Amino acid sequence: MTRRHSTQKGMIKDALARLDHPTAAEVYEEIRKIYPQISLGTVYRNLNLMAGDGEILRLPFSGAPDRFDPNVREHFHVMCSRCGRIFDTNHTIPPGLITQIDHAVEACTGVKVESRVMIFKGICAACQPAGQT
Amino acid sequence: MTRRHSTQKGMIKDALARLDHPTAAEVYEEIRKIYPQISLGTVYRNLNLMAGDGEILRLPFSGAPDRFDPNVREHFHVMCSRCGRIFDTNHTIPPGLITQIDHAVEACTGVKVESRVMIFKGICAACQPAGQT
DNA sequence: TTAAATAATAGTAACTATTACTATTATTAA
DNA sequence: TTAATAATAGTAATAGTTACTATTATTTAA
Repeated sequence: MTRRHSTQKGMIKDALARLDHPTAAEVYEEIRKIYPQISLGTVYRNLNLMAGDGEILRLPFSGAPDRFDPNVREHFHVMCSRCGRIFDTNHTIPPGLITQIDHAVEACTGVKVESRVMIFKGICAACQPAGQT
Repeated sequence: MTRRHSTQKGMIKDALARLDHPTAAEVYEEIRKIYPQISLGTVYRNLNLMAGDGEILRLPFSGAPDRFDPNVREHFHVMCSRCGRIFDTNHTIPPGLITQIDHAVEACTGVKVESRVMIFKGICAACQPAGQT
């Protein structure tokens, strides 16, 4: 099961870089503009392979399709509950905070934490009522 | 649209208390043992109503059905990636840590955080290789 | 440089989780 | 006690995703 190159795989990577946390369907539609015969199954299969290989992240959202992120550096996601836009956190989140939470979780559950999904919800700057930011 | 009582609703609450973070399907099967004519739609509708009213929590898991939790106190969830069991954190998680993370997220994204989904993954005590806990 | 081995593809069918629809039943407030 | 209507069972429909299959493309090695 050694990996092989394919044109489609390259297009999927490019689409991920161009789009902002797209769903599989959004990647599919983007590629269809220039390569209409691509199959949705191909998009899913490649996204799953890449996610399995740790090349990209698969982000779960309750009651909505999963989204994909080519940025695999440790960071978190924030969704505006008004407009639905997804924001990335950056390097300014102190890694120590995460370590502290991991430890607290381990202390009270006995589970050795290996990873975490943290998705924050709130109102983004653009959606805040005027004069309240 | 005022809420009315129903036998089914009571059974769903009981099942939630008895089971451990069940899926809608698990609630349905549990109730079917004693009330075979219950409908899966009824289970979903009531779980959604309760979640909407803040009476219970709906927990999203990537690539798996949502789970429901009658405990609405602020706490987090830890899933053992070996056995799949879900653990609750308890009151020993310092709330200050969460506030600090919220602030850090707000500082770098401009999003006023209102809620967060945090699901941790790791290996639970029972699944740890012997003599390593 | 071909040829054999097989990974990847397009297209479609199937599946799982969830919601929507509808005729009927049950609850509730007057 | 009955009228108004929320809730139900049963079923159909939907959305997201995966599985299947015959064909095509990539790769490795002769």
